[in-house]
Amino acid sequence: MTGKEPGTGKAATLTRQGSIRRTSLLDAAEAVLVAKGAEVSLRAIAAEAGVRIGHLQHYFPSRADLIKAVLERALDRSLERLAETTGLRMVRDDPSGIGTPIGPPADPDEVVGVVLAEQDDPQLVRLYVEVWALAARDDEIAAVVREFYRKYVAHVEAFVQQGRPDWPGDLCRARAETFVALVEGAALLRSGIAGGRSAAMDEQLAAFAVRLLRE
Amino acid sequence: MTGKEPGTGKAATLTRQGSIRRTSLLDAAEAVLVAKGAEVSLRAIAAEAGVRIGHLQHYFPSRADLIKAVLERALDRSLERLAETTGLRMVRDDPSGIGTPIGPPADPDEVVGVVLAEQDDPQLVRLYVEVWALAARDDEIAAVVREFYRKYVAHVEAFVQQGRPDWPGDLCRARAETFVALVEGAALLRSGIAGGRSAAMDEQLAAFAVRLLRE
DNA sequence: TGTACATCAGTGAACGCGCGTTCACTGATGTAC
DNA sequence: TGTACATCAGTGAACGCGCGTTCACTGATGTAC
Repeated sequence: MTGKEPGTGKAATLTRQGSIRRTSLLDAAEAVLVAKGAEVSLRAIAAEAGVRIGHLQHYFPSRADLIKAVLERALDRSLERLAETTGLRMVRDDPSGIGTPIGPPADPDEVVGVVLAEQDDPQLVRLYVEVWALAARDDEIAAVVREFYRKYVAHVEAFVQQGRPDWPGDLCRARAETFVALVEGAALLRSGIAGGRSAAMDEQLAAFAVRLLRE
Repeated sequence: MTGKEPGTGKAATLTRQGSIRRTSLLDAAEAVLVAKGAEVSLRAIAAEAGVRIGHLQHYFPSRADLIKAVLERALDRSLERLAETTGLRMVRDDPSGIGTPIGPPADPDEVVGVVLAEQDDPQLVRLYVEVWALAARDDEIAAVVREFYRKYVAHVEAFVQQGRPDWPGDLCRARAETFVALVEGAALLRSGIAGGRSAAMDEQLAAFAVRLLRE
């Protein structure tokens, strides 16, 4: 045994420096993955990070461990941004992902605006598209992705319920699911991968997204 | 030169048998691509088709030619199914993709129902997810995919305009774009890749999709 | 109808290459006493 | 405070493997005369 726990997919205990290094390796991996797609090689990631390829294995025993860690971190980040926008606190490690109010309720228009504005980053959309394709191919990544969308939907559902306390829970959930579908499809259509952007489309998109949340 | 036109990415002239064989190779390639994802090897495709790997090159000089041919055929098929549903004829090779009426106007409810029913085929959704990821990575495939969505949106736009002759063209187009975004996002969310299916979600989804087309 | 020939259909072996992984190793850091 | 030692950080070479592509080849089919 050389500092690795077999079968866990986890690297050894990390020192403070090691923890920083691990983060910088994830940064490099994410940058290359976004730039070149999920077929990216460990050699390309190592080059981007400025380390030898063998060194990557010190932190991520296998290629799959590295890719999975990159995606988990990126998806967690997305959930945190969502929580900032809705004003519902996303309790870390809360398995429900629902969130509890921490301030005045956010305006649906504002939430929709922020969500669509995030899609202006082509690299983020690119990452999502890679995530979907990887999930379709790899069961372990599929589990991570389904968990992400479960929390995403649960969070939006709580936001809808907050604004419409009279609505039954089933309706709130169905609206949340439809909202997420619209937003993810919009990411694809507006990204240039499957279409272009137009002011008229953005207007309709925003109008219907808001309707989903409160009408 | 051994029967190939250099630089065109096209195989040689085909006999009747050759044409049938080419189609069966595309069938095999599509099946394997859907089952294993876009990282599939030529060897796997050749095995599925029951031919030697070198033989694939007779019809498709390079791997990229084969993948592109598979996707073009699959996307064309989707457009044809859409045209059958809307009742607007998709004139083959019509660059606009808009279509002209060939019968009584279809009911938006029915169109939405058929489009969502198509998503019950997990393999078709799988193919779309692969298409998006490939488009994000490969410029040539990206051009094919953008062309597909351009025609798709133009066709839906014509359908909306047919039902709402009073609406300005810009609105019809924006509604069509938003409709396609909702439908593609729904494919993802309902497929199991990013979420599950529920009757309540399908109800909201269908209701809002119909609203996009006529309200 | 028969024959000669060009082209198509399909084989099979070999190629060079980049890949993820393994492993023995050295130097740096932290910690126990 | 100093020393010994365990563990972490990072190197560098080598591995076997599967990949897409190339190429010379044989047999089958179509066509011109």
